[in-house]
Parts: sequence; C-alpha cells; structure tokens
Amino acid sequence: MRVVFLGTPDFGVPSLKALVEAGYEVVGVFTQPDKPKGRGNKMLPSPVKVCAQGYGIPVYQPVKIRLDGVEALRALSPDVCVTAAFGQILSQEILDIPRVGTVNVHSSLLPKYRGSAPINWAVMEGEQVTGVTTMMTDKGLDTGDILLKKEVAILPGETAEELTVRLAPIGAELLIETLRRMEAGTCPRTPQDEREASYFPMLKKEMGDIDWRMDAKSIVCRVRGLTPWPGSSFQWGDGEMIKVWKAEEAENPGKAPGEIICADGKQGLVIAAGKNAVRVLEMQAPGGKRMQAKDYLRGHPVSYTECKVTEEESHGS
RNA sequence: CGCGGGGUAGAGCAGUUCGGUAGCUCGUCGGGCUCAUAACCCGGAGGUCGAGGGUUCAAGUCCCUCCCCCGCAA
Repeated sequence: MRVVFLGTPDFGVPSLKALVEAGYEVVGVFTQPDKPKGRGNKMLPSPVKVCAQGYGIPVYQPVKIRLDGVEALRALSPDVCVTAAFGQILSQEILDIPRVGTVNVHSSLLPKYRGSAPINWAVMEGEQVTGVTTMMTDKGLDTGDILLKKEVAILPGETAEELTVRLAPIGAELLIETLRRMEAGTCPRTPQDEREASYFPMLKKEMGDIDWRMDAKSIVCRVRGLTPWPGSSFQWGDGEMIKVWKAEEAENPGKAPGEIICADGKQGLVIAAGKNAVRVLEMQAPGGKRMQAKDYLRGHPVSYTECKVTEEESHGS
C-alpha cells in the first residue's frame, strides 16, 4: 500500500514510525511549514518532519494543502492517506485523491471531544477515561465513520502533556491494526452517533487565566489540561504573573476567592477558590524557571494578601 | 541579529548602582528542650560567585569574549 502521512507535532511521530516499521510504503509526508520558534526566532522543523527525514521520506510543507498541496499529493497517487494531528483542514478535493480514503488518528473516544485539542479538554473536564479513535475522514470536523477505538484511563493528577505521550504510541498501534483489518476487509465501520457528539474549541492563551471564583477541583483540572500550553497563571494583586504547573485541592478556612491563605516556605502556597482552595505545588515566575512552590517562596517573600480575580470580560466564544 | 530575565553553599534568593573579609531563608550534620514534632534553642560543615581574558594595591562587583538556563512574542 502506498501511504501518504500527514502530521505535525510529537503526537504524530509514533504513527509515522509505526507505518514505516510495519512495512507500509510511505511515499510522502505532509507537515506544517517550518516556523520561527523559540528564543532567537530560529526556524524549527516539526517533529514529524524530522522523523520523516530520518527515514529519507520526501517531505512536503504546503502552507495550505487544499490550495497549494493538491497537485503534490495527487502526484504521489496514494492508496490511503493517514492523518495524525496534521493541523490543516482537508478539502473534499484532497479527500478524493487516495483510493481507499483518509484515515485519521484522533486522541479521544469519538464522537466525544471532537476538535483540535481533545486530550486537553478531556483532562480539563475532569474525565477519568479517554482514548484514541481511528476514523475515516470526511468533510466535517472529526465527524467521519469510526473504525476502531481504544479506551485509556486518565491517571489521577495526570497532565495533558503526560497523557499525550502515553496516547501517541497507543494511537500508532491502533492505526496499524486499523489498516491491517481494512486490508483484510474485517475492519468495522460505524457512523458517529450525533446525539453523543461533543465539540471543543481550539485552545487559546486566555484560557490559561485562572478564575479563582471557579471551584478548586475545576481549577486543578484546568491546570492539568492546559499543560504545557497555554499553561495556567494568575497574578499577585497588581504584581507579577505566576504560572502554575502543578496544583491540588486544599481546604478553605472561609476565605474569599483569590485570597491568599498562606504563602511561605513552610506551609507552601494556598489560595482560596470559589469552593475549597488550591494548593500550588509547582510554579514559575516571569523569567524564572519552574520550581517547587516552597522553593520559590523561600527566596521570594510574598507580601500580597490576594490574587487578582479575573474580572468582567465574558469568557467563551 | 525579534524583546527581555538569569547563572553566588544541596535548594531558593540578596549582595553588583558607587570595587575593600561571602550573606539570608531552607535543607544537612551535631547538641539541647519536649510525651512528642514538620515546632523551638545552640553549634558546625558546606562556595573555583557559569568559563576565559583584561583593568586594579584589591574584582561576585568595572571592561571584553564565550558557554548555559529561562520568560515573552510567534
């Protein structure tokens, strides 16, 4: 089978590797163009590109595949296309190119958590189980027929970042099984149940602003789900922004949301929330590195008595 | 050359403006107090101040070069 792989971040790498190692003829890899990234604005290739080059597979980086990538893809005459966190929307014209169709590896139990950040949202919503799904891509956003699904438990305290690392190889395995069964003609294919469907939007930086009026459990879930990007942060009164990397629920002796219950090297940092309170375990100040809250507090005495409480601006969108 | 912060004891920091004996909190080790303790008291160990060069009677501090780390923005 001639396979064309489309993917961009780390999540896709195990799938690409699995394809190659399972003996599929990966004739081309599409990935997002290199972008200036990181300190110094160096141009950085996507993880999938690096992996593809390691195998000597031709790499294509159209800005918008549905506009400037169609001919390149057609020229590869793939039997099947495989996508895994590619990051670009495929047009019907693109979907019509591979003979068998386009298989997508999606990191949730579809039809739940459609959208571009399923892992983050599942964690943010406090789910205890999620998984990966392979599906036939169609014109809609994660709406195609489901092929195979595998459930995976979300561990207590696990962050989206950690879960992504665990899910990626599981997705790769499921992908190979899916292709094998498709070739054997034994792969199930079932339409998604729209009544069960849920869609969650792309992450935005503003989602990282901690709203101390929410209950502590939700805040902790968001901290986990928004790791590593955009991260969760709050502001000391009118002072520095602090990024929270790790937190847990704690008791609130009756303080108002945003009030600092304690902040010293011995007791650690505890801030009142809408319900209960949040104990910050790992934090990071601007310009500083990530560290244990107690370590931070030893060298940075805190004089504020409360944190800025997110005001007015209506959330959502 | 995108903007900016930083590297000082095992950890987190102060000290650098204006050169003059290396400080703080915690940890650690020893001792004490206590029914007891993550509490408290006393004492100790632990540092090529990121690297190299320069200026100087004298450099953590001033000058030059380099290495490494981090935040923002994308």
